[in-house]
Amino acid sequence: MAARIAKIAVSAAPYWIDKPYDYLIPEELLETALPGVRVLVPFSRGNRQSEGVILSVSESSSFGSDKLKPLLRVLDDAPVLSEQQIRLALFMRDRFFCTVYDAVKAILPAGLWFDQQGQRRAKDKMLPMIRLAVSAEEASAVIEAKRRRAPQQARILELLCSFEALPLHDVLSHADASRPSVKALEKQELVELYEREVFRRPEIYDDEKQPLPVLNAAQESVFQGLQKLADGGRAAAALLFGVTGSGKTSVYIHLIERQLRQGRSAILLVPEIALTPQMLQTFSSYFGNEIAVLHSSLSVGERYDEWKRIRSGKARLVIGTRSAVFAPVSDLGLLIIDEEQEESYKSENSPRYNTRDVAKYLCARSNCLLLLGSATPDISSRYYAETGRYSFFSLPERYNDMALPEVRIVDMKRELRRGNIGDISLPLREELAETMAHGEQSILFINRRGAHKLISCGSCGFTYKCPRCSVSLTYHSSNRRLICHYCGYSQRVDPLCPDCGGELKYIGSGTQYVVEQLNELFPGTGILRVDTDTVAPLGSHKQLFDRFQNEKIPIMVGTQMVAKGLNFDNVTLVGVLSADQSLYAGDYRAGERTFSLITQVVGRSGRGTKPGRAVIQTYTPENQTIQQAASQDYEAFFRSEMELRRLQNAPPVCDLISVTASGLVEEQVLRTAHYAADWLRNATAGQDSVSVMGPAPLPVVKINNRYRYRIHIACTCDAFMRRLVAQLLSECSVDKRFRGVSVFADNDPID
DNA sequence: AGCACGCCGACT
DNA sequence: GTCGGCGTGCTC
Repeated sequence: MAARIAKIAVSAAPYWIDKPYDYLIPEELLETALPGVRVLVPFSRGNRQSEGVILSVSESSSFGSDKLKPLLRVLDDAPVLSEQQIRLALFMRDRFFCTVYDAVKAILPAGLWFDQQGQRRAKDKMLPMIRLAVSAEEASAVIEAKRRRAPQQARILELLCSFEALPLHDVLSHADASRPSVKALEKQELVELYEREVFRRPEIYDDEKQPLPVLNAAQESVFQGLQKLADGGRAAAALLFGVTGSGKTSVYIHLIERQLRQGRSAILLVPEIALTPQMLQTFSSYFGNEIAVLHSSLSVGERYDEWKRIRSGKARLVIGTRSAVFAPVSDLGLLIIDEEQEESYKSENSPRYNTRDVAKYLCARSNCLLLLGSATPDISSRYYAETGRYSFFSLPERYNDMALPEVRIVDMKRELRRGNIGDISLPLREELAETMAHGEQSILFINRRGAHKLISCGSCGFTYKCPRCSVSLTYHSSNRRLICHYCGYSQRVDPLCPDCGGELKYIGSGTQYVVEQLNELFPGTGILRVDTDTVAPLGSHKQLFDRFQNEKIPIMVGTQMVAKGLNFDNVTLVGVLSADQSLYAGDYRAGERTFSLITQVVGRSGRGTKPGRAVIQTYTPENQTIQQAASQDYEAFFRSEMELRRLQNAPPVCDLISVTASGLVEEQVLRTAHYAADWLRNATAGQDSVSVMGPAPLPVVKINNRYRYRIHIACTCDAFMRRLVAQLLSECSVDKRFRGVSVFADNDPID
């Protein structure tokens, strides 16, 4: 008898009733209704239409086959999911507490949906741009002539003289000009309009590939070791520890090249911030057209095109951010996660997957090597390398024997006692002066979350709060409005304090304030500010960084953005203004985050031929993490952090699962959370290895009017625990006492 | 009787 | 989550 029943993951099924549903395959669809195709099915009492995906096809149903409904329509000509991807979706449901269909949506590119349902295909993300059509000299020559009769045109030209090319939209708003003046300039052939892809693919040098980079002895031996694992034909995982500048990338390139030559595919995952055009340029010079790039800034169409190139086998090296782990490669031979400790590898919304777990699953399935690379590995990864779960390789030396920067820790308490209440300590001030005297450059890093502008009342202290979230509103100069960082709520600023009628003060952002102090200390010195305010009008930091490099601006001040990945030859001094900021807040990962951040910042110094120096300012100079970061001693940090984790019973000593309740009524949310905690304590009573903590409010308790309370479970996240949590989620959703409160779980959450 | 509203519960 | 079923209770 022919197969007639399809097991289908249905989109309309919420988590607690999600399971494969059986549907009859009508005679005329027998040919096309195959595993991996999406279908339309009737669901629930009203038989409303729902999308679904066929997981398998069989001849019998354990459900009464007389009660089966027939599926309505097949949406794909051919399967969009491979057998392996179907298994991956099922794995994700079990591991990440999401529905199978949620997992499918994460696995498939968004473009697939737009395309198939005959809706409007997402347009390519082209950005209207404007640039000078003449040289800057010629342009500046006409500015003065235009100043009186065409001031808008003059301002536009002025802007373009210093920036060469800019998004049209930003030029209009910044020069306070209108479109006709641009048209006029265009007609005079002074400027030209064109379009640019927001995220450019690198130039492809297809026929002139570079020879592979030459490996030094240390790199060669690491490469040989890893290559042996990759060739072993068995699933393997390895951690490659390599300080910044030790040349991990060259090892990656050699490993990838081997896989491609053997006809297999490779995936290289990088954190969002690391996927720069320069980085892609490097890889394309070795692998040319064989690269496909997957990145969240690609338009839906571009992503879809890259997805198709991968699936057809035209591109066998995938470079991308976390979702690129789902790239439909065939015959995966190597999966690399670079800077594997980065938190951007964890998805924050459903499915709350952890890229590393998905990668492990895939590598286990395709018997290939998973390579985790980092200068400051995740404590858990380093621990697994120690216990033998991962092989361990290291590249301890900086390439070309560049010396690590000389680091000075400055006690800010002492600075206070000396009467220095500013953000720049005396030692840092001296170092800055000396650096400038040598014609070299400095980067100052502000480790401050929410380095945004606030507004408060000078007389009563009133501040604007978001009506929907438990946070203050921040001021954005671009549109002169107050905006909530979490829900997007925005409002106008009142002329006077709405509470007492007093005068409202603008509390400058951290960066702005620091720049002011620097201006007082070093009058007339060029200072470049890099934060959301200065970057937003340009669209990316690249232009600011280019100016910093080309114009040799003495000091750059910035937030997180300046911390990662960029090399400036002439930078010999790096200052961390507030090393403590991230240390005493947040979850058990705070120390790890701080260590990684400081290490990265310090690594910015002395990338060229000149030796570098770093100054770390802190109120707790005795703090071990800060001292270890200062001496770039990862191993010492790992040892002491492990001791701490053992004491705290935190990962990797155990696993962590969180259960979060959220809803509009705080009391209901709290009641649900307490019920869940009690339920869990009850269900795991007598198991010493499980401890249930909380409920506790999240750091920001209310977002978009929804209150959020969380329970943490320290346990071994085995099948038993996962089943228990799944059961709890169903229980809370079904229980009418908890109506209006939603509950979800997260395996290995980050706060 | 006729219908608006709210709660319940099932989903192949 | 979503929708139909069915009870309650109000109105003509």
